[in-house]
Amino acid sequence: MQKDRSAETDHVRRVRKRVTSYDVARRAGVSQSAVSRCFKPGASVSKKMRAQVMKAAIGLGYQPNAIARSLITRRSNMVAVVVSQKTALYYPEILVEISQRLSARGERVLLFTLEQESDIDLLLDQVLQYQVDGMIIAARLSGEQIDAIEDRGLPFVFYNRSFKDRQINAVCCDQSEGERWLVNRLVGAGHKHFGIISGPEDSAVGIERTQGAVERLHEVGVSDVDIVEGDFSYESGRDGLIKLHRKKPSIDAVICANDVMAIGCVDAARNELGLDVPGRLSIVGFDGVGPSAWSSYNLTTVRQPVGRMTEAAVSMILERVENPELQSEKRIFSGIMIEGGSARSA
Amino acid sequence: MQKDRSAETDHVRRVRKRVTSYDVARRAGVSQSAVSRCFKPGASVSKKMRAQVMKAAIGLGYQPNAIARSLITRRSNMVAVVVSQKTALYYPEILVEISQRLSARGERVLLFTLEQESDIDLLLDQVLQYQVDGMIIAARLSGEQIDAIEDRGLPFVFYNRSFKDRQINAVCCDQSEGERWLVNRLVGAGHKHFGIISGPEDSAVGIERTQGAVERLHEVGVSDVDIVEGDFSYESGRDGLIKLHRKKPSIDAVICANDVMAIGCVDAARNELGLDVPGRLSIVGFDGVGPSAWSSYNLTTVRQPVGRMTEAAVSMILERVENPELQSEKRIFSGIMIEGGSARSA
DNA sequence: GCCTTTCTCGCATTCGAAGTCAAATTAGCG
DNA sequence: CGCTAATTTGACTTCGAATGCGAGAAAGGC
Repeated sequence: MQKDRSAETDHVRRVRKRVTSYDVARRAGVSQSAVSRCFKPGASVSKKMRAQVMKAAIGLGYQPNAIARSLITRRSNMVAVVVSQKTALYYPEILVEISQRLSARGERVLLFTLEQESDIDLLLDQVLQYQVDGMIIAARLSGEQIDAIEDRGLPFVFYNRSFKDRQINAVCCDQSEGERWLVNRLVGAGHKHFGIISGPEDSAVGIERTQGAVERLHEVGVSDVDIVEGDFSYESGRDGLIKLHRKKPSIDAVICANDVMAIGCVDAARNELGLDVPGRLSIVGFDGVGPSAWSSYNLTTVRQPVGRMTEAAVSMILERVENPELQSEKRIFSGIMIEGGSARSA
Repeated sequence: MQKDRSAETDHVRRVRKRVTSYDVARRAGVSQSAVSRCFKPGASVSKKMRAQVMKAAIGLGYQPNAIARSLITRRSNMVAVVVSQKTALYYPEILVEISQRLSARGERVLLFTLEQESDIDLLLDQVLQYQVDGMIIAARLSGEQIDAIEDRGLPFVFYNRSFKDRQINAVCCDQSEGERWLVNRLVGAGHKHFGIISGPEDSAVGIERTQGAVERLHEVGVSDVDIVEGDFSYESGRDGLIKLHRKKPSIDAVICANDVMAIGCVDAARNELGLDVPGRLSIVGFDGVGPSAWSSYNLTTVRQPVGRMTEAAVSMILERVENPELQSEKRIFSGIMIEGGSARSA
């Protein structure tokens, strides 16, 4: 029958009833409960029964229905991952990493992407409907929205956003610290005239980075600092540098709130303004994305330890799925300074 | 009660029973069926009833349980998206696009990532267990594996891989055509000594691209063609050019099977071999990824129409979820020639 | 006002697996 | 071999929403 591939059986195949544990039970001459037990690791089944059932199951091509299982066990084995469009674009690998780590622990990623901030409420309703076991959130949420999730008793972890005024689960990279390292590096090389291309004003990460840099510059007594706002895109890095340079041509060090803008900045310096990097202008970024290491850029930057961060997010969420009483926790990772060659040496 | 946020109610909140349609029914003084109908668009309910039920539902914070619904309707509203690690890295935006387009039509992405080819069978079992409505596959599958999916009667669409010898749903970009355009462009500029950096030998897309280029070169009478194998990574583009140049220094045009390798190639030419691009060496890529447009590279390439392709994949899969009898179909899109500046002009 | 037709609504069942509990089987041991 | 203890097994119920069907209510027609 498996070999017959005529149009007719083709059709029959399509509309054919799914095979359930009852079908397997009937074929094996046992009860449905027995079949269920055979698929549960560590259940009390004799090996004779197991063999019998497995034979029938394989014969019928039976796979347990995860939906039905979820209904009764109240565990869907799905974790919602919520990403805003931008986040997704700059850290593609994060999604894949999270998915792989979760699936290694028997959970799947149900993906929720956010086009506009305003869609969040609808999206949260959706997340709740799907009865996910937990959420990993890499998007901006308001206080009330967080309240709404907490009220549902759904475990969640924020990825790269933390809230100083809230006890909340989060894994982050220490943006401020990394930015201070970069400033030290630039100041150590003798730079005195700084430009900063910040992230968009609604980005928590962007704000932390820029604030970290500004604070440190202030501490070491640098007061010549100009800031223009970017949106994390290549174009905004390029335009940002042009604006800065027009405003104050003496600038010789630019701190960008992420790598992609830093790359735009390097390109603008070299290809539009004719400024040598790092000879005439030092440029630093943040993130350590793939292209930052390409030899045309070779950015001086701080890399986020993505592997450790995703692992932390995954374990935090799963620990809380198992035990919702766990205290909330923030795990903050230090970045990794990448020397690169886009900043002048001392 | 909502205002009380002490540790005690916190605990109570966590273990509290979920609110079901029965709870809503009881509060509204109606039957469970009525509640269910109120949440089904187009069902026969009086407006008085609807108002009553909605009030109760909102009061309790009720959201229908999608898992229970799926069980009875036999429709999970989830589409599995299967990506191999590499695919995911080079087309991050694809995943986000697919997710957004699917969610606009009421479906969610359940993500399956593939670390190794060997994991596919386990992964397919998982996909089947979750009772997804369909699959979008951007990974290599063997003939038997495809058979296995077909046997389940699960609709599926391949993204950017097609099988000449099989009637199968697929959306692709016409790799061969694009590659021929690029060759025409290079030959038109007078190039005679070609190098090709291919994709890995197990990549269908890579093979089509390289074959397309080779065929066209042959047609126009170019016989001086050297091929080295790459793996789509920046490093392999860089190393590929170095190998090619060592083997035959007269090469003046390099065709890379994707943009990232082309970028590696440009960097190697300029920063390691000291060859001007496009003055001494023309380099072309394929894909039209973001960095290909960065001014340091400004690649001459063929862009895949990602938006139209993802839209096509999404509609194809959903049409087949609604109507599994539909004929299988291949939708092949032409790429978009991007002139760029990494290839010499005529 | 009475009878027919059309809406609404509730009862009861269904989806498919898991878990409870008691019956049945097997093993253990003198 | 007989009796108790341990292990297997099956009948039945559960999870939460959807739906076919029939009863009751409202609307329509004369």
